[in-house]
Amino acid sequence: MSRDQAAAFLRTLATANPKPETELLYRDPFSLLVAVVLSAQTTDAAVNKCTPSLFAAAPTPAAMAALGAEGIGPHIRRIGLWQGKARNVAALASLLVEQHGGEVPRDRAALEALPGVGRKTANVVLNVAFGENTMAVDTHIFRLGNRTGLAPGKTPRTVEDGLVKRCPPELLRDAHHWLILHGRYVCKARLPACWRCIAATHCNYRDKVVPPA
DNA sequence: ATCCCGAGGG
DNA sequence: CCCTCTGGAT
Repeated sequence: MSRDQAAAFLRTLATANPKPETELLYRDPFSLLVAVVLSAQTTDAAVNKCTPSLFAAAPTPAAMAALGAEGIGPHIRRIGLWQGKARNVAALASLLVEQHGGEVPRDRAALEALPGVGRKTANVVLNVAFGENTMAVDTHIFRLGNRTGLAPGKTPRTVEDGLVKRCPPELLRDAHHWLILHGRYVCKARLPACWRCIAATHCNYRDKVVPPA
């Protein structure tokens, strides 16, 4: 699709009214980072049940490091991969204390060097917590970018670059947030709900899907 | 049964 | 590129 179409697509999404989810629930960089690390292969609902007690016990990197994997584990037993995540969060908090003055670094390389943090997680933190021009490409956004024609690409990185390039800068934050919700609830993997998609008029995939009888 | 809002490792 | 780690939703 054309650059203008892409911008219209993203503008339509960004100006809609999203309900708050993980990325907007956690405002400070540290809790956001931890929440996103915990989110892999689980639902937001599950993560959001664990985090209140976890952050009450350890609000800062120093406290989290002191808590340790054994202390973190009991707080997050209900989410997938919790054992590995407990270790990662503990190690990550220690690294923040030892190498970054107890702060979350505003730097891609430093973020990706943390255990449990890959490019997607780093991009969420950079975009949401620090306002950087990045787009986090998870499986939803990857699918959406290709399916709709918004940002085609063979690899997540290609899709990411396409999105950043095509999205009007002032919309990057809202578009990023909305893309995640849109990919999850509307432009779904199995049954894309084009008939209730707010951006269908801008989408290549429109009408390729038959609504349920 | 099967699929996932990932990352790390072989 | 493939696999594994896990729990929850469908």
